[in-house]
Amino acid sequence: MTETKARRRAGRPRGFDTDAVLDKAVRLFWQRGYEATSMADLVAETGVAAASLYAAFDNKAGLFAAVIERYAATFSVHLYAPINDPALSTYEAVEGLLERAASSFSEPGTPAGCFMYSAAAAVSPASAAIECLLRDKRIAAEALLIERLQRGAAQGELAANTDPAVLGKFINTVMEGMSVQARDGATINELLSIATMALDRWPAAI
Amino acid sequence: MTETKARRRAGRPRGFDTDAVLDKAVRLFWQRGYEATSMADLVAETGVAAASLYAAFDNKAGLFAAVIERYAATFSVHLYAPINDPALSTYEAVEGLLERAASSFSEPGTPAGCFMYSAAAAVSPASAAIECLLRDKRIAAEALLIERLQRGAAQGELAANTDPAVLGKFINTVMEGMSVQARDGATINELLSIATMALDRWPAAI
DNA sequence: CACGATATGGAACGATCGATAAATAATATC
DNA sequence: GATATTATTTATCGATCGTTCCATATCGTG
Repeated sequence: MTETKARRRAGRPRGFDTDAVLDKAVRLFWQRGYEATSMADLVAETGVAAASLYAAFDNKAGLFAAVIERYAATFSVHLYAPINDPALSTYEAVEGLLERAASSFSEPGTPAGCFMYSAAAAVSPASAAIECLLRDKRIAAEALLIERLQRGAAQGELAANTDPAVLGKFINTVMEGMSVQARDGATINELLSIATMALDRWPAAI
Repeated sequence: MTETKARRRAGRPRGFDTDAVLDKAVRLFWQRGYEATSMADLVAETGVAAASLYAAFDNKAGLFAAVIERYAATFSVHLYAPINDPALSTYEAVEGLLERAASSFSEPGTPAGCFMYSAAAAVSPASAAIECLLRDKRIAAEALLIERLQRGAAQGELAANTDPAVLGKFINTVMEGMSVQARDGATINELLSIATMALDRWPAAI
């Protein structure tokens, strides 16, 4: 996250706010996916001319990469906050994660489900690199969850016979499924009841 | 499923096997999704000229609709067989369903995951009808699962405080998540351990 | 104020998209 | 075998795809 100040030489200043443009691009890619979102769509939605978008992000793939980071910095950070909260027990952390998934995946103001899961579910071979970008994010997020569970296991918060890697994969799988459910119109209450059932029979110690 | 024999009038016979063409089209749409699969791709893969495909299926959407039915008649039927097997207990039926999901989603000879979940996860507004076709299939499959659970509940196979609708949505959510996991490279053993953990939540009577 | 540097708006690029027209080939029926 | 009907081949359609060129606009610096 260290960013060299990029000492400006001169020239006309950028006429649009990068983050504001990315926010609008996030919505488009989130809703329609990578392939079904055209540069013309992005120009229409953001009000920024194509040449300016290319000057700022190189190409469509570069714009999408910036969109991924923007989504991660805004939505994902909030979703995964309980995992990084040292005040929460392991169970509370996972409970908070699933509750936030239920609410954010069904949030009326944004497209349903999770951007990371649906924005590039299936793409052409030419866009394989795009699919890989999101896959890496998904795998990294899962690894973060598993690490949290491993810390909990090390502190005796899980039953001795519990494999944190399997439990983490299970929790992550439920979240991914909840995203599909939300896309298909599941309400927040339905998602919460799914989360509750996943948390049922939590392998607590003792 | 009733099909009028479509009494042929005359004319040159079709030069290709419809099901064979659909099988190849299934693979393409399964792997790349609806938007990222072009008619040129389909022509190259099937060896059938574009005009012939249009004569047989009207347009790309019509071909995709036929592909959905072909997938349902081949892969989905096998996946959901345990649900319709009267010899199995409710638990065994769900267990069989998840086991088949684990193996078929990671089957080396086919694209990873489930066609129904990933072939049109996010599409353009112009293709909204396509997305709806698959969503209806997903919802119908979930309803089928819930009906099976309701029958089990009626026969006392579930704990009295269990809501079959919630349990069915949970099982279905895990399956949808398993599809994403398979897409991201999960092995059959990893998927099976996820399924096992989901079944650990099983609300048996007594 | 002049100059270099960067951003913008508008027009346009070649490629590919889904889809079709027209001519020809191959069958069933009479 | 003549005719009606359907399928195939080939070429091509207008629209849209991602991308770029070019002239102009607007800044920091000398």
